[in-house]
Amino acid sequence: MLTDSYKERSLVFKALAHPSRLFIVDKLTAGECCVCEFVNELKVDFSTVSKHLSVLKNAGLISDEKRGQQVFYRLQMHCVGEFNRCIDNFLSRRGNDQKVCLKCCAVGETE
Amino acid sequence: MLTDSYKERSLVFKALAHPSRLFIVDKLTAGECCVCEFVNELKVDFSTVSKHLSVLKNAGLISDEKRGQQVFYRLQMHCVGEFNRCIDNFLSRRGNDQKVCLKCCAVGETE
DNA sequence: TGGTTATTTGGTAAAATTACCAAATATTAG
DNA sequence: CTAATATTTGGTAATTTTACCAAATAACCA
Repeated sequence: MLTDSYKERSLVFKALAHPSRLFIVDKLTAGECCVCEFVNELKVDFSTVSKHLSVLKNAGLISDEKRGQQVFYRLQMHCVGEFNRCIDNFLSRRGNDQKVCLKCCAVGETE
Repeated sequence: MLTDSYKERSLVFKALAHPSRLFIVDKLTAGECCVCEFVNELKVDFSTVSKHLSVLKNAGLISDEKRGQQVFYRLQMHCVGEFNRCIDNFLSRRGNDQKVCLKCCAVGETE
């Protein structure tokens, strides 16, 4: 049955389901960053970045700490990096040799 | 910078960002299932399940095979199981002191 | 004190997602 | 062939997400 734990888990995936937020998470695997760093690199509005960060924070993926005028964000769920590598491997494997690889991995690729 | 690979990766997370689809993926880790099995357990419309399955399939997470009148689905990205366990651990570890409010996670809201 | 910098919050319109219904398709049974 | 079963597709309304702007807040500096 569809328990609440699926809903909770889906919040984590929802939080990660945006290119900008994946970029943020990737960057945080190398260490903490302040908000302005994301703004500079993502080239979107400060408020947009702030809202992306709050989505990640509400899902528990990152935490924040204010130091002076700046707010620094830090990764909390470290296993996401491993899954990201898995996805990238999966996607590139499929990208290089799409049909064949899918057939060697399993049966019945339609479409 | 925000490359296309982030967008591609986000499609995988988007595909997983729904309780019903997480349920489907979980069930498929135990082996292939036909569509009607999901319909029975999720208690939603056949068409709804079918669309959830097509989202997962388009993201490359699952594959399908028609046998007779039935269509059987099978998990393709197996590492998702490991990440799910990581999330569940993370959530339950945090659950003791800091409960996540399921309703508080919309964009733009803070704790 | 007032001004500047860093960030968050509120509002809003456009875009995406969701779930249902009805209809279409495909396979098997009679 | 026609009917029945299993699934997908198209349409649609309700909900959610997104990105921007403007305004609010908070910390620091002159």
